[in-house]
Amino acid sequence: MTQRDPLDELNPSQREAVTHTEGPLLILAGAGSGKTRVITYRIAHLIRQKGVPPFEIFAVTFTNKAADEMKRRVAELIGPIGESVFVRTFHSAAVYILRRYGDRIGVPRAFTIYDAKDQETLIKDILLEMRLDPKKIKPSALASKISEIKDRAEMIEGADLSSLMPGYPGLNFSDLYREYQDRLSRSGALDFNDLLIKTVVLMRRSPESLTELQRRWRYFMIDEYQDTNHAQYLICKYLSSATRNLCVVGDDDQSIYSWRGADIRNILDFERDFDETKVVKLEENYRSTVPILDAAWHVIRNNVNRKEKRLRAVRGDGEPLTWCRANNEYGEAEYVVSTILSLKKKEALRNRDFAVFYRTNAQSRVFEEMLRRENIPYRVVGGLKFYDRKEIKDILAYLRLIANPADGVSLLRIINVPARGIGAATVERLRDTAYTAEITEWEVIARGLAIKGKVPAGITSFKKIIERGMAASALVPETMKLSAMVRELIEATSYRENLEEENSVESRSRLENIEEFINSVYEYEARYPDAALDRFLQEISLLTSEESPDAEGPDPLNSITLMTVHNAKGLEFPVVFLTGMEEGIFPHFNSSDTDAGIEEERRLCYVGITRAMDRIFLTGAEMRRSYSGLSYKEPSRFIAEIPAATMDVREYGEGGYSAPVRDSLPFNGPYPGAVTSAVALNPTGGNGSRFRTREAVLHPKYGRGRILAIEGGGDNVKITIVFGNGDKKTFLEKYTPLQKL
DNA sequence: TTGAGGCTTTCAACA
DNA sequence: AAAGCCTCAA
Repeated sequence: MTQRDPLDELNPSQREAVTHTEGPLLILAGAGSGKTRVITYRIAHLIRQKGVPPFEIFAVTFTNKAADEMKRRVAELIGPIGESVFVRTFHSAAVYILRRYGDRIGVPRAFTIYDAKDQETLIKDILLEMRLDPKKIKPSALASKISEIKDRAEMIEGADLSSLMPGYPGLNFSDLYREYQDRLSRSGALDFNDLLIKTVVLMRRSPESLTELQRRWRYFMIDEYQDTNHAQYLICKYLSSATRNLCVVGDDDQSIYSWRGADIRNILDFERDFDETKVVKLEENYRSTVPILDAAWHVIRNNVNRKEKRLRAVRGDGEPLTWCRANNEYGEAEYVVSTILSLKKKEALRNRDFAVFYRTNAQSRVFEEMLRRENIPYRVVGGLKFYDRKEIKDILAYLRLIANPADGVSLLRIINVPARGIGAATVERLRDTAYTAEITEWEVIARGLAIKGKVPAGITSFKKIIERGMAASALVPETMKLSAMVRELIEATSYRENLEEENSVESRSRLENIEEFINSVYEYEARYPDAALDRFLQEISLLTSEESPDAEGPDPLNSITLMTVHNAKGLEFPVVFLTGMEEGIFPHFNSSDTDAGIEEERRLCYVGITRAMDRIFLTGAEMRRSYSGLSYKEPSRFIAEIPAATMDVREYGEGGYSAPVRDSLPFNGPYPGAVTSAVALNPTGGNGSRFRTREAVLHPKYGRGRILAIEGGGDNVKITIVFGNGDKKTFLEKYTPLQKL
């Protein structure tokens, strides 16, 4: 059988990276330099040419989705055997390791993973116990402080911890930290940082576990190495120390997660750290046209703290960049949408070819509104995860409590959901009882201990529900399927019945989400026939919104993509809109006071620009409304860093809200296509409202109704609606997502 | 003591 | 828009 050698499809440096299989290897891979291809080919090469069994290869990617994609591509090269390569994210690899060996360092097998929200709940709880006001000291700030400390090398290496503990007026941070860790451990829970830290601890305290792991994996590949933190660095180091076959891939210009503890020194010092490191640079860019790469370079070269390098464009010249400053955020969105419409008309582009990037999730709203108005399908990546929705979190809390009865955060979440007559006072006494007896809340309930002299009826029925769930889950997977158990539990809670009774637009959508959740359990079961509850819960808590059940909109292949620049890492699109290019937004206000902060924002901007294959539109607004009010915005400094001569500059002034529409023409640049599409857009009417009286509308919560009156103006348009049942209600237009019927 | 409804506040990026 | 806090009726 003759087959083309895959190596023929690579350039010399790519080939070098693929064939250098033994010993430490550092691949400095610029944006668009065929990095993923190198990694997949290298895995294929190890298996096919070097005879390495696939299960001996350990690869880390940034998201679970990227991991699946990598497996798929390897399988494409060498057949289904490629599926057995171990490809995961760091966090999911840590879960894998801790499930097997965690008990050796006191991590229970069915540990619960606390996400940022759970962390906050727990901290708020601790603050209340300490008689501190969570309104004065924000739990979210404390949670991120705790994460920040845990990410630091000093935390793991045990240097002077007290220096890390910040001062808060009226709060001893060390006490809080200790209590937080104590509560996690008593709840059998780990936060995201702990997943990594405990894995390091395991490798240090249990050499025999490390030896077993080293026997299992012999080749290691780490993608996005510039974004690893200290714990991740140590995991790489320990795992690879037996064979020294550690290959890391990264680009210091694309380091954008220092706020999550990423330490750029990991990549900068790699050569010094690992003896006899082979370094391969991939500097040929196959993705973007010359103007795009030029602009990206002109931005990133302003960073002092970087290795000097410049990508070579393999593709030729292309369209110039466009910089458009609109009057406000609505104008910006109109410009983006009208440009998409006109480009689609002119060229054979599909919706999936377009991406709109923004710095903060909150910016997506206006784009969504505009795309919906124009009936253009879109999908929002990131933002609220499916598993973050209230009804799903409730069901998950039940499941988590069943899998791990020590999980206090989950218990307190659902003890009275749906309402069963257990109020704040009862909960308070339950906790007192537990605290005094030094047992968990669940134990108090399970043992039927008296709360305020008797056992309240609500507590008894709660106990029955959980016990019914526990009994069912004990049968999983041998005699009962996971999905059947989940159904049984939902049945026991009467969660569905309660929503059915409510019978609102909102409750119907919640019911649909619960259906969708059950479907996702079926899917999981199909993939892992011996699916058990604890493992299912651990895996879904690591999923991103992209990987959640309903991430796919009406037709994912035919949708425009909306996402933050952070989420865009590793992706590419023919047409990119990099929006909100304003001082205070991008670079973000909170990063603007230090050089390091600005340099990271600049790298983020570089990442955004280099996602574009053929065209990029940079946009911004002159005025923008945020929660703090209306404010004037200077163009981002990054715009000034791109040579003006290489950009097509224009203004857009049609965007309608209260701000006065500027005198300038909608388009003062020579971009003919965009004008035609203005027809499709429907600027707001006289008082700034997009509605008229007597018009039929759909309210997300109250359903169909008819507009009775529109009062006020500017951003304070009030709309009064009569609903089908005769109810009259008034809403502020800016906060109410009314749909025309 | 509970639960519903209204008023206020909040938004930086993520596994 | 959504969550949290507060108030008030039952």
